[in-house]
Amino acid sequence: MTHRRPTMNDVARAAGVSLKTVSRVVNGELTVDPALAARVRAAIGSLNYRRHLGASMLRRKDRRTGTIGLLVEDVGNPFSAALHRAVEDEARARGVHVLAGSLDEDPDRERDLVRAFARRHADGLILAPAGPDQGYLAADLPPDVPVVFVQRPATGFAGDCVLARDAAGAVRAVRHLIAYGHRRIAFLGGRADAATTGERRRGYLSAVDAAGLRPFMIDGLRGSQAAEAVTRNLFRRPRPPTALFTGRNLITIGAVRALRLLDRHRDAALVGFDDFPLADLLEPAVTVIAQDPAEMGRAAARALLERIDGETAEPREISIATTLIPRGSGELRPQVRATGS
Amino acid sequence: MTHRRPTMNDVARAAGVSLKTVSRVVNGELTVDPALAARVRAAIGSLNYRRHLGASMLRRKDRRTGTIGLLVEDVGNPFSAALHRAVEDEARARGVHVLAGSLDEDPDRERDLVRAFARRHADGLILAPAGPDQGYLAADLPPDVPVVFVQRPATGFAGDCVLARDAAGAVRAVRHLIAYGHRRIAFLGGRADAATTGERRRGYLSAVDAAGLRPFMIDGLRGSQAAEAVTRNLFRRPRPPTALFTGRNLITIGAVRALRLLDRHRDAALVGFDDFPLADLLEPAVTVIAQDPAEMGRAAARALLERIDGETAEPREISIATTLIPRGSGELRPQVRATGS
DNA sequence: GTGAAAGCGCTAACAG
DNA sequence: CTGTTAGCGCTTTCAC
Repeated sequence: MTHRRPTMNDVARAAGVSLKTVSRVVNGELTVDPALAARVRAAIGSLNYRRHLGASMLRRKDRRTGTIGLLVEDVGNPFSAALHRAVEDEARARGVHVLAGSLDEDPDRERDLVRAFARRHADGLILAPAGPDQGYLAADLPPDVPVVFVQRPATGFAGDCVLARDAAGAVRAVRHLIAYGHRRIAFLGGRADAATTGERRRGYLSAVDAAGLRPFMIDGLRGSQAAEAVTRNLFRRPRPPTALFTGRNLITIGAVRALRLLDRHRDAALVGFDDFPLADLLEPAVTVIAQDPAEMGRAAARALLERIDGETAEPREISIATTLIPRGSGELRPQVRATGS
Repeated sequence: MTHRRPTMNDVARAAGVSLKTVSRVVNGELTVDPALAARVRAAIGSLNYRRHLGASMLRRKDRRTGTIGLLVEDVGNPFSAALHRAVEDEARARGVHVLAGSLDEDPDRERDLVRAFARRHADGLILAPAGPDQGYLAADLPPDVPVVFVQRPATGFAGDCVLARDAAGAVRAVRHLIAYGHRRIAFLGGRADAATTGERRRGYLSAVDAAGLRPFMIDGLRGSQAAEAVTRNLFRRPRPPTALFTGRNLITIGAVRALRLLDRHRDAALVGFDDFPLADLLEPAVTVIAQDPAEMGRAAARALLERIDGETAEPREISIATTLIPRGSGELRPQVRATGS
């Protein structure tokens, strides 16, 4: 005998009341005689009854599943993980649970996961876009499922959007290096098609330009190893930069490794975009433009939950400030006088 | 007009076939005339029909939701995040999705989340126990929902269990330090009630004992800051240890901070349990006993998915090896001759 | 091959 | 306050 899960009917029979009365008790309606309610509760307890959410949702007008989907680059990386955690906390305060998935910068995977979460009736989605276009959302998602974008803006679909002030942060970084006397500042950026790289690059360019310096950019870097290799080559050139501005934390770490290996970590300056754990314990400690992933997660979750609750205002763009954290590597002065041209 | 989601009935009407034929097509049954099937598929496309999973699951014999729950200490910490990622990959290969939640070492939260995931019909759970007893699972979880435990063993409930060889790793660490000449080796451990701390402490004790040394333990440390404070006090004592064995990565990091501050990082030896990002870039680089969270996640996911597929063998205990990674901090020799008593 | 009817576990609408 | 009836969207059973 397959121990069948008890149903409301079983409870009703056990308590000697009608099905509907059980339903009322389970749903916390107050229009039930306390004595009956008590009997029902006793029956629920002894049968170990649990309401079947799926069946309940099927009939209910208000079809919420109490679940939101979170699609980030990689649930395993520190930035995404911190964001995830903030989303979870914000959601939990409202009794909402989080389905999370990693995109790995793969547009196909983005679309697959969106579909999968839609099928599972997520009430809404928080998405860090991997692909260049989110137009597919209109077709793949029921019209009443809101999406909030984080980290990168979306194309082709309207939704609230939570972004770091990337360009402003990059400007800040470059100005900081200039203030410390640097004139040959190289930018090492991530994938060219990532919107964040674009913004950071734009910030770099405008700051370098404004100071009358010559830009020097390498982008399309995919990981820590690529960044390490590129940095090593960079310092083999006749007139290497005196300072590096790195566009992502993995790139920063690659650059740190390379500078170590070249024994240039005590003279080549470095400012990295994104903070990372233990940046303060390296020697020199790494100066960064810190984003605030937790704040981004909170803002995104709040925006999404409001939308789910029926907020219908125009999509907003929420921008989260970045902070320059001077720790040492960004305050090294150039060893060799830069000649500027 | 509320754009009602199209149902199978709508599709059937549009295609001029019966509801059941649509169901057959949607479920990939082969006993449908190709011409009809094509018409049905066309209708599905033009109406943008998606099957309602909840309704489908309700009637189906095989009530799978294709979702598993993952309950870890904190989705935001590197260990849990790496484990999460491995679970996700393993699950995704089977079309299964992952609901994740953080427990924060809180037993109540553990139970709440288990209930919540059970209500959402997770097909199974991977749980890193926070509380001392998992007996509640028998009542809170339907009998056919398997649980696989990771990181810590469970009490009061039978399930596969994926553990690191904690005690063996601790023995290894202590022997390593002894081999480098240390005789005053302190152990800094985490919460006393955590099973992992117990195992690591046990390993420490047995290795210290075997070498005829005097154990010196501080445990119950909750975080990086506590570890930092304790370490600082430790080195203010008349005869401080010459080596530290730290029982968790947060504790290791706290100890590193303290040693830095005291300027003892170049002479006091340190081996930490758990690897952590950038451990190799610190000065000195930190020697660790590395667990393999990804392998643990994979093993747990595989075990769970097998159980979900009906595997009914006795619960297994899967133990995952740890590795000593010598990087420098664990190979420092004692500065002051230890007198041993 | 195909379809009509029944019903999964629950809630909505309406009577009593 | 309580119960009855219908039906959510789908799969099952069993006729055709």
